[in-house]
Amino acid sequence: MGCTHRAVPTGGYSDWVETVERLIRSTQELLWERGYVGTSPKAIQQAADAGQGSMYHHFSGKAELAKAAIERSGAELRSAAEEQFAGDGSATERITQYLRRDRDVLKGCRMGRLTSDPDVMTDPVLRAPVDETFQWIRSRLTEIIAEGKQNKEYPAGLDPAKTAATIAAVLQGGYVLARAANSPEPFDQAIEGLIDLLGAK
Amino acid sequence: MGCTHRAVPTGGYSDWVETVERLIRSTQELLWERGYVGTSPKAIQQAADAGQGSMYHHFSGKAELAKAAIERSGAELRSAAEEQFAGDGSATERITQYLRRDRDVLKGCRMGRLTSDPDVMTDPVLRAPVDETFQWIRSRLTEIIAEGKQNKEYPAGLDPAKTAATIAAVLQGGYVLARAANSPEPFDQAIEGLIDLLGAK
DNA sequence: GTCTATACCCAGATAGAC
DNA sequence: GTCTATCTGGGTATAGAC
Repeated sequence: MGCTHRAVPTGGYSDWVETVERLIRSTQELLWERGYVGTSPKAIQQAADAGQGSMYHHFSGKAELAKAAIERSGAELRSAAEEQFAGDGSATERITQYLRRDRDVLKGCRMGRLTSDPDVMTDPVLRAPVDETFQWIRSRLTEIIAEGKQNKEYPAGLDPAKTAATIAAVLQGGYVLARAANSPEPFDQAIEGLIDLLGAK
Repeated sequence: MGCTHRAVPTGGYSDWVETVERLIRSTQELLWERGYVGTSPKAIQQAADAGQGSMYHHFSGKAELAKAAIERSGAELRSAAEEQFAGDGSATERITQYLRRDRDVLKGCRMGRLTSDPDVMTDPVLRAPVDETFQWIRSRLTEIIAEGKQNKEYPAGLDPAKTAATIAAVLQGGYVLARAANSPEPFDQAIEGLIDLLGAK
């Protein structure tokens, strides 16, 4: 991978996009929908419109491909979150924007769903990018809450790290509730309930 | 199933426990660890120490067995939660006890993990007990919070349904964060952060 | 009720031709 | 780089004997 050095455009797995790129994107998508155990090399090949030999030429197998896909998804998630985190509003505003960001709730979280995949959690190489992504989100939220405390947005007694974990958990748990209910409603309720708790001070 | 009518004891899949019972319990355990797609009939048979023919005699197949196992797990979860919910403390005390209950955090939630199983979410029969379990938990929490409001434990502005969703979400999301980190710490942080937010009023 | 045999297809990968 | 052939094993179930 990375053998060729052309720039890669976004949007669609158009024919001319390199095979490696299509393989990674397809794997990302399938991991999201079906998880690691539920995703077969054959399914990846079909989604990527690549042959058996092609896939095994670029990747040693399913695990290596999954590693690339999970790392890619982690980078994308961080970058999407940073869009809200790096805004210029108050801490409360930025956190609220992050929480209320438009999301495909019923699809769930690409990273979060991997935590219920035994083969991913068992393999340190596959778990690492999942771990790092959530560590990053929590530490980023911790920083923002600490800022908010300095600006007197939050009470002095508020623990930034704990609160950050709570916020991250509400998002992940919100997805779970929404999928169970097959409706985004519980997700929205959980988010708004949290925003109220954070704002009520 | 239920063909015989002897009482069934708890604890261990002892030899004399009926085959059906061992099959259901083994399936519960495997669904928890590996999910639906990751669990094969053969694995169930081995865990239950039952033969191929035996399993297919009692159940039409994997799906029917999973249905029984998920329903059983749902009943157990509700019953475990009701132990805290039905206590005689204040609303805050009962919710705190529920949140701080001893849990095998790194195993995650048996119900919650099923929401990332595409074959479970797709099949209405399998999703129903998952849905009902979370609906029940949320509505039970809603009731308790409403009680708490009447007793002036919570501010009049607090929305019981939203807050209940937030609480349920923190638990589910806490599991996700803990498994990603391979440590119970983020779970504990998320829980304590929530308790602070609920108590700070 | 439980056993063994059988069946068919898929998972995951390797080998060597082109 | 990509293709097709091939391989071993497992998933999921049915059939019929005991």
